[in-house]
Amino acid sequence: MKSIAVVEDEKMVAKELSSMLEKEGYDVHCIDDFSEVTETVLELRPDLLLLDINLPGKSGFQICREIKNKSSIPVVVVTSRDQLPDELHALELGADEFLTKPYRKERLLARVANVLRRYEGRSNMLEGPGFLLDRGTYTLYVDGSSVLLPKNQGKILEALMTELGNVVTKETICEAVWGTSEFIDENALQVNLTRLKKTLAALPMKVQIASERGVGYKLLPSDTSEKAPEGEV
Amino acid sequence: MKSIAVVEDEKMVAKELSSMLEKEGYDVHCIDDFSEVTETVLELRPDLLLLDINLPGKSGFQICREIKNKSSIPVVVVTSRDQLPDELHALELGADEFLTKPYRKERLLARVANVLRRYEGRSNMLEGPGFLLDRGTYTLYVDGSSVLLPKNQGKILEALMTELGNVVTKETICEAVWGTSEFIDENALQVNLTRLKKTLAALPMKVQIASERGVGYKLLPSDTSEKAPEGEV
DNA sequence: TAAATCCTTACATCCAATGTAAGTGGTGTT
DNA sequence: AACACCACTTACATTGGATGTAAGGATTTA
Repeated sequence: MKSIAVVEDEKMVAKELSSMLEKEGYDVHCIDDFSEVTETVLELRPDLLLLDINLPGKSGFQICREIKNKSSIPVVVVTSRDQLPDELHALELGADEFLTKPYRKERLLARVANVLRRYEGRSNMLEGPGFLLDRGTYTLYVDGSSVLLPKNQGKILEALMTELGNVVTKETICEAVWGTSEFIDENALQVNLTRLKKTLAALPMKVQIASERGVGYKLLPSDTSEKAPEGEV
Repeated sequence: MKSIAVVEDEKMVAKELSSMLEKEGYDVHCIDDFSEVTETVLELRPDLLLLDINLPGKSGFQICREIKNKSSIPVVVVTSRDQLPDELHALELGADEFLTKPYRKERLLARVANVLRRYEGRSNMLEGPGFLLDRGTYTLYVDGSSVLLPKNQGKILEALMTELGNVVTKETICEAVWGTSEFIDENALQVNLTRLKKTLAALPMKVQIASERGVGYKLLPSDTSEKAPEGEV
């Protein structure tokens, strides 16, 4: 069953949407704490996000941008203002669909189903900044071309991507690669990491592996040096 | 440069669309023979098809269906009738976007760019009935999961898919696999074909490999028995 | 500077993918 | 029916990429 998260401040509308979608067989979750929408959505990991742009507090655009940056969850934007600039802006930010209220029930459902169909099978794709990783085969898609990663390198990259930007301990990575953390020569991990680095360096990737001495590794945007908070990009 | 095929019977509108898209940097090709739209489009292989639903002769719906069955070209449907049933029908047939005239220039361009962006990177994906094949790594996507084919099996499947339903000679396949048709033990091909058959049989695939005695092989829908109406041979 | 940690390189091993070979089974022709 | 031809299967040897191992160099930290 596909799950849908709904972010809508008018409670009446939210309720209506919710029952409409549930009647269609979706698992609906309405979010009504608008202060941490992004976090909640990332935690829920719904198959789709239905997002009202006009919210109290943080703008829906901002939320859309954050979701799109941090996940591959499809976003359908709805709004009461039928204004072209809003639509263009939303699409630019990566929204997958844009609908204006009042929407016909059938149109909404058709568009939602359409978006979901497009994302079908992409469920085991991990999304990183500018690339996709197929968790089944460790095929890496960058810049319109595809490369097959060796299994170990794939598993390491997968482990790092689940904590994008944060440090992953060596123990965690070992477990992800060899299935257990009973003592495995950390050198083996080291060598595989070096190999992964070399592989990534040969591709037009916008990320880079950084090591945290004594702890583990993390994935970072490649142009940003670790120490220098000088605002370049 | 992305190419777009335009199918629109009102010449004025077609011209306007064409210049608008060209100004945006697309390579536009207007199709004005409406009797063989599908064939023309499949030959042109544009990056996107802009399709008017209201055509003289064959219905745009029919064309949309055919294109979607025989290729993975994204289709944007436009119409002058703003009728919900049309929209639902088009989306059901696999249309990627639906717009009603009169459309704002910016909206059309934004939607077109959005669709093109979605298909980015899918350029080296071969599409078959119910599955996708990545020509770069020979990753096969079926039914929401992915499998990595051995290179030779991948190359053979690729060769067969380019002539979906038609026979491909053994020589052609050999060339596709080993790069040359200087004499290579046909047995090698045979063995690899057997292996591919076994691989496909283990997956929920809707196609099957059939052999044509003395000639070569072809890809067929798996439920169809080989025996054609007696009239031929 | 010394110790800890991280990185690089080279080499040995292993395993999946492939090629080879020999034999079986089916099909069409005379 | 007998034969030739082609398609298929199976088993085994070979190969090459991926991995693990080991040793030594580089870097960071105290």
